[in-house]
Amino acid sequence: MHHKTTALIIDDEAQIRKLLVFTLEKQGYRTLTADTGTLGIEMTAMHKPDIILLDIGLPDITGIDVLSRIREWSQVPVIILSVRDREEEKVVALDKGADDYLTKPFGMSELLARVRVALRHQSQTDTTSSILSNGAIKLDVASHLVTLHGREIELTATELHLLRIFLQHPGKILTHTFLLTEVWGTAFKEETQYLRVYVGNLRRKFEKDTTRPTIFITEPGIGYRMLLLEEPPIL
Amino acid sequence: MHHKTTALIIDDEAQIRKLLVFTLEKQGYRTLTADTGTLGIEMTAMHKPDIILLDIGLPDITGIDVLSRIREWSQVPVIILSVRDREEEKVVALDKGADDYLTKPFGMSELLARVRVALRHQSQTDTTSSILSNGAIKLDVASHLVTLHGREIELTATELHLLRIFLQHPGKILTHTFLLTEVWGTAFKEETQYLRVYVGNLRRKFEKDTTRPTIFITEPGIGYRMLLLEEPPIL
DNA sequence: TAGAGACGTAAGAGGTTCGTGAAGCAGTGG
DNA sequence: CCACTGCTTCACGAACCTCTTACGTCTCTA
Repeated sequence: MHHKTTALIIDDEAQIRKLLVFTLEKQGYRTLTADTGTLGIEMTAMHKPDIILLDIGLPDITGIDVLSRIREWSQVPVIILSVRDREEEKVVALDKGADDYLTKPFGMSELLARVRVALRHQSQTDTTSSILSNGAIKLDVASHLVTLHGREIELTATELHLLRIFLQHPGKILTHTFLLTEVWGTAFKEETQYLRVYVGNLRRKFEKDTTRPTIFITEPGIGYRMLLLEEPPIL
Repeated sequence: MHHKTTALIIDDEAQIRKLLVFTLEKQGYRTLTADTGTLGIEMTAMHKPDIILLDIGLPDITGIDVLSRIREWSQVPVIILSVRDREEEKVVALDKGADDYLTKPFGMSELLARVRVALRHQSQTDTTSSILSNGAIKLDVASHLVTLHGREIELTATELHLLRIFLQHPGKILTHTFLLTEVWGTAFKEETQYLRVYVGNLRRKFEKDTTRPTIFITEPGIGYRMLLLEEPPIL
């Protein structure tokens, strides 16, 4: 993957947006901005930012609603920004899934520190170590490079995503619903046909005999499982 | 198996400690207290609390030092409490591994909300897959894997579902109606023949001698029962 | 010991789920 | 505008599971 860490700023005040964009980009983050809640939700779905800075007072829908909508399908860290210092509002926001809550005016260095904390939590949650492997199959997450016995395998974006999910849970049975929500999003959790096609693709590229799979096992009525594989002999 | 969530309060002011203990215990947390940094570090090692509330101004060593020492070996969530609102100090604390930073005076409901946020992060990090077990039979609910004496047993979706119900009520007599309702739904509560077939399947896969079952016992006219089994010897 | 009711087991029909090849469709770059 | 790639959708045979039926066994009671 290595793209820059991307921050989405959802705030209706142009001044604040500018300040945040300037500050974050100076630190090397990529930034996206949205001036309404609806747009913010769309951009979250579209661009999958690594962190969201969300103003609670928006023109169309409240920041809390934006947060709730996003939390239906994403665990991206969200830091709430607010002009009001109302404790009750803080509690609601934090319990709705916000990761932090900052009251304006706040210092930029504190904001950056809290962004780092949120991203740190996230990276602990993601098992995003730079190389995932299971036996002879290795995936370098940063460079998108996949190898089988050291030979490179060409994968499309979706195949790669699916493989990554399997590699993050080696040996475990992953349900249809789980795989579909992880790779395609919660709206696709019924589309088991996608899995048939893409697990098929992975088998075609990794299995010796696709008719009798030894890596990607079907668990009928439940889901699929990537077996724990032997480490290849070190030559 | 569920022990209460334990909070360790490291603060030298008795008043604050009392207030925090009172508030947290009212919410159902277990609390521990330490009035010096050194003691706090010891208690962290000894009692492995689930979260730490750490005052930054301590008599012996600074809260930052306490944090650094703890972070050498533990990822327990730490929320810093401080009387000072110095931004620079916040940044240092957060970058040293603190999960949040609250400036006194703060509201108790905000504190509790931030404790919940910290614990939520932690529970996402832990990959504690819940395991149901009875003797040598183990079911990892998340990964749907079943083992008997460590060897994996292949189960169909229905068999798995039925086994889960048994494991959730070990040793208890479960009526036909109850089992049928749980696994097949209330519309099937008369279909006791299903149970004969599927309990038979489980016996075939788990019992040594299916003609004299020692695990899945028939309670004639009532239902079935999964006996409490001996823990397997630790080798 | 006979009979009735409940239970266990085997086997097959039927239906659901799977795998796979191929056809639409959308986006990209020449 | 066309060729190319990859995602989605469709169609159909194969594989598998669930449900059903049939029948034998066990247990309790008279």
